[in-house]
Amino acid sequence: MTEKSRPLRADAARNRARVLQVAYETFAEEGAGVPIDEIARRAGVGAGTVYRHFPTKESLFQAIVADRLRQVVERAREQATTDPGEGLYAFLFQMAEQGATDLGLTEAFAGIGFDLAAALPDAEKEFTGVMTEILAQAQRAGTVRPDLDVADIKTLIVGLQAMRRFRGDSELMRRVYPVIRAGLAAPDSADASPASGTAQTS
Amino acid sequence: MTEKSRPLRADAARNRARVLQVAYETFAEEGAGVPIDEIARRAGVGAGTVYRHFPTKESLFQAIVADRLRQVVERAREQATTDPGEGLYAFLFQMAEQGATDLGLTEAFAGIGFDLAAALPDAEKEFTGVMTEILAQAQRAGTVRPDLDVADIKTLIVGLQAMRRFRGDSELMRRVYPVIRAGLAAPDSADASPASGTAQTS
DNA sequence: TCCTAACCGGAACGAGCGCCCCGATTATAT
DNA sequence: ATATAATCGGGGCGCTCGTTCCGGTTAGGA
Repeated sequence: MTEKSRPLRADAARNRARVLQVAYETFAEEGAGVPIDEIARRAGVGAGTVYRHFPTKESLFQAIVADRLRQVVERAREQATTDPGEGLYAFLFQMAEQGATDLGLTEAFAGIGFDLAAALPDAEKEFTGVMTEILAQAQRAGTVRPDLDVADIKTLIVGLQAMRRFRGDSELMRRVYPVIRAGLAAPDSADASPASGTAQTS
Repeated sequence: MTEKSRPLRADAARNRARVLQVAYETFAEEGAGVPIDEIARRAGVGAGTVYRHFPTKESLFQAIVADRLRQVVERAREQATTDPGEGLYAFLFQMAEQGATDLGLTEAFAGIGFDLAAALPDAEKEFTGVMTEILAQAQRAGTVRPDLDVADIKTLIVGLQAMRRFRGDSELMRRVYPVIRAGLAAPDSADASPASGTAQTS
């Protein structure tokens, strides 16, 4: 897909990178609804230049979301290897915090004016794959109740991002996160401190 | 507030009622972003007629939200008297379900392009009051952990509505609701888990 | 029935925004 | 340095939407 059939002129390459960088920040701050002119202005170029590199506003937004998703997936992988039992929680709450600063990603995720699975099927599939892994991992470690699937986790992410955006103060979320955490923990087990030595075979 | 300083002409009164009714349904279906022309068309009147009764689109939306809030408050009161311990849960999940069919209320609640406290201070205050009551009642009954306040509950409502809207199938929420419920009930677990927990952000 | 003030509808205005066009500019090979 | 083709920028087109305006219509009292 991203093939360089012909080298880009130096100034063109510079402008393209600049537009991407600025769009990155602007979509995060303002959401997908921000005018292209605003992005062009911030990047110090004309609107025409933006449209030369990205045929539509939608395609620019997609490029940004795809990149963000790649970062998110990578982070999820790291989180999973660090601590299998905690990986899901760490990732979940980090996604929520990211929702506070990245409106574009939040919208893409919640499906507000953007169909993630339709627009970026590969990225979406990869994301789902990683989520499946770290969820299964946590369930194997016994830190998450077994009757939940990936769709439930995605739903929770959407909810958490909405909450985080609603409540500007990160400090206050410290009371909400434990609630979610407690709810996700195994229902019957009084749990407390999981020794993680109980390796159940599925 | 709703004073009749002068009797409205019969056709005018009929049109006003019709516009309100249609706006009610349309805002619920399409959200606050729906064009006034669409509401006028559905009501079978001209756009001018809508503007004669409501000076701005915003004022029409406010009128609708105020009415919905009144219903919500009333329902909360009923729920509280039926079963003190269950009242909060019943109300919470009912609000979530309502979010599936009433986009306008969801947006107003989440503060998307609408400042509830600023636009309808009285209604907002009354809502907060009721929420405070049924939360305290549930906490007294021992069904909800005591370290939560109204702001936390409001945050959860916003999150639940976002989740419910994300997940079109009501059936599937049957797995998410118990998670929230379990989290709210858990005595407490602000523990210091083995590792990580919540990552720090700026 | 007739008169008049209230009311109606939809054309029209202005602002915002996605996207395109084209004369001016500039990178780069020769 | 010069030619040439790629690139630039911003004005403009077309559309949507909130709001206003006004000539035609109608309710309802005399």
